[in-house]
Amino acid sequence: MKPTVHDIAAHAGVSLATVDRVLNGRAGVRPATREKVEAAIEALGFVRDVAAANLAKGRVYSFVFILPANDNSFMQALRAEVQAAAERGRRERMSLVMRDVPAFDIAALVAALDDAGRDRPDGVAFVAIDAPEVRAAADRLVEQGIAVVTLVSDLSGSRRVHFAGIDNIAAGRTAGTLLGRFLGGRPGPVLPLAGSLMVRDHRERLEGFGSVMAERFAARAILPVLEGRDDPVETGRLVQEALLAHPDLAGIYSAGAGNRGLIRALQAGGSGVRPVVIVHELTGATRDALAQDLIDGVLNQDAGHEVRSAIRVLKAETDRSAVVAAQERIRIDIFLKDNLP
Amino acid sequence: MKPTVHDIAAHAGVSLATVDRVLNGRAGVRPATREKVEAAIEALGFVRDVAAANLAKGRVYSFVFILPANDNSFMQALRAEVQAAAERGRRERMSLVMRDVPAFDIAALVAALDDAGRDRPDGVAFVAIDAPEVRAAADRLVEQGIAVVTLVSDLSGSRRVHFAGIDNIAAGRTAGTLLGRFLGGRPGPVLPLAGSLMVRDHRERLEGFGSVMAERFAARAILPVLEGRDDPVETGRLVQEALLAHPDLAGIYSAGAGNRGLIRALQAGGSGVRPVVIVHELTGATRDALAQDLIDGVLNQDAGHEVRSAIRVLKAETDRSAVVAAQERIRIDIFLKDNLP
DNA sequence: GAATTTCTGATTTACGTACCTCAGAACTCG
DNA sequence: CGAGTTCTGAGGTACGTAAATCAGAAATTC
Repeated sequence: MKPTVHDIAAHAGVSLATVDRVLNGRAGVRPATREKVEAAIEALGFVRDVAAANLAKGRVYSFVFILPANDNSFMQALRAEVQAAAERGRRERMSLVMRDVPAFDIAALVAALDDAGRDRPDGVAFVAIDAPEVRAAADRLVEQGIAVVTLVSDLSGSRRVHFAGIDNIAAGRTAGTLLGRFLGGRPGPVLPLAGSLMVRDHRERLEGFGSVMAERFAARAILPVLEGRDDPVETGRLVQEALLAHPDLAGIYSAGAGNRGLIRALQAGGSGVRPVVIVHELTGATRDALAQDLIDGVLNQDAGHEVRSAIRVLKAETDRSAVVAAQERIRIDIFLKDNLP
Repeated sequence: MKPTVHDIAAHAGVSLATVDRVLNGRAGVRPATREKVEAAIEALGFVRDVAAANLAKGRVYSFVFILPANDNSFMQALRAEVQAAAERGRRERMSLVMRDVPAFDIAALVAALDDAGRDRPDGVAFVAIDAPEVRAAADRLVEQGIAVVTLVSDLSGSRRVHFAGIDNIAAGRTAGTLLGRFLGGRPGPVLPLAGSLMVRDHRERLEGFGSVMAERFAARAILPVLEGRDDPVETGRLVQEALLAHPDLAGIYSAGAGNRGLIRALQAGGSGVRPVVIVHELTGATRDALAQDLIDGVLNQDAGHEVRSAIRVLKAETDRSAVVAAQERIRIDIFLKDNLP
């Protein structure tokens, strides 16, 4: 059977207490004795039973998730996933607390981070706003020995251990390639849409999109970016105007939210051949639009995967154990009509 | 703090033994008493600590993985992932045994399944061959109360609890859409390649591919399927011949393995515009080819995800607990040059 | 109403590790 | 060589749950 600490003690000819000292790096063991114990561990292939260890330690993992109080589909999904993970976590000695902060509010986020640190949790995950004050607040947590993970949106130059989110530049590039290639020789300009250029995700996506268009589809005209504030109504209005102003509009890349408005405008779009459309985030609306051939592709980040990944990383960090790197790389999911889940 | 069985006993005014009987569905509790205990569980929000429970039970999860002794990149990756999972599993009271069987050998697979059952493990995962004998062997395991999961390749009509693999028809359809749209108006026929049409995965992919081409790109000529036996040399030869025979060849869809040969043939392909190429499985070779613009897209199934998913499902099944359905859906990863990991 | 059966409570041990105390052995230093 | 320090062994308790035993209470049967 699987060897236990008792077996190690017997094999090394020392007592349980000494084995324990070696295993947990405590002082009071002569080098020669330490080596004997380590040899026994090696020989028997002992591995510590983490469940028993955590039980003995009385350890309860405590993590805080700080999420913006946005009401778009993606943030709703994210909150639901945190909720579900909290539920499951209870049976595994994990306490997950979710805190809402006003969206795009730097001061509120900083306050929430400092506040979270006061309870001395094992880890904190949060959707970052890329600002120096936030970076400083995150680093204060790290200073206290609290593991910090950014979620969905990263915080450059900070001491967070991990970013559970997609590479938005790569996502923009992917969207550019898909759109450019789907267009083929079809003439006409392309319209980029964003929620706001103040948001780092959207900016990065458009940056990637722009560079691919310049590199590989240089002949294609790119219209100025329109900002729909992630609002369906506003986005719909902007798209409707663009369709009127550019009857030959060949493609649309929507890097932000508010896609319900875009889809409505496309439906109302009328008689001609509709533009090729690539959007972000698989929601009820974008899923239906894809199934009905109203749009051509959806790039998606899996909220569930991001939340579970953040938790795994925080847990590994508190245990000082390793993660499976490949598992924690958040993929850019590409959905066409044919591979909808 | 988190309530324990002791708290339940105190709150319900019964003994620990009675709480235990209720919790574990044992007999010997009057309905009225049972309700009192259940009310206390509800009131205190008690959830069982699985780690402590498994420790007390002395439970060790024992799973057997049966994999074909194929030496292509994908199977090698799969074996490596099982190996890595076995290593990690040791610290979590899990024993993972990996068994090799000759590839495409129904009798050997049946023997391996029966053999695995003899040790009475908690679960078995295997790469299925879709044959009645295999189905019967799998059902025999289920009959013994062993959880059965198919990996990569499914077993229709069997009593396996889960299939950890991708939907190959959807993958083929996705490949078809990508290829058809990337081709745009470019004239010329398309060549489908497979390892063997006897293999269910490849057959399904080509089926999906064919139906999309017929539905959405009906004008495009499809050449007869070539079978390269998943062998780089043979595949290379076939592609080279096809390139000579069809100088206007516009596209290639490779549903099987042996893509190193395909890539070599493309490199040697010479002067003209190369065909649009979509292949399966992200390996060193296909990754490089994508980065160097020798091919246009790679559809991939993540071996690591499949193995971890199979383990999670087997574990949940032995615990009779629930899985996170979304987490166990294996995605069809689409890689372009722009979103390579 | 006695005998039997079924239920219930109290108590104990076990799982594998962590961590504590205490006593005694083995060293080190002056 | 004695005093001090550093190591080591022995033994225990604890974590939260499972599961066993045994005795007593309640219900059922004759």
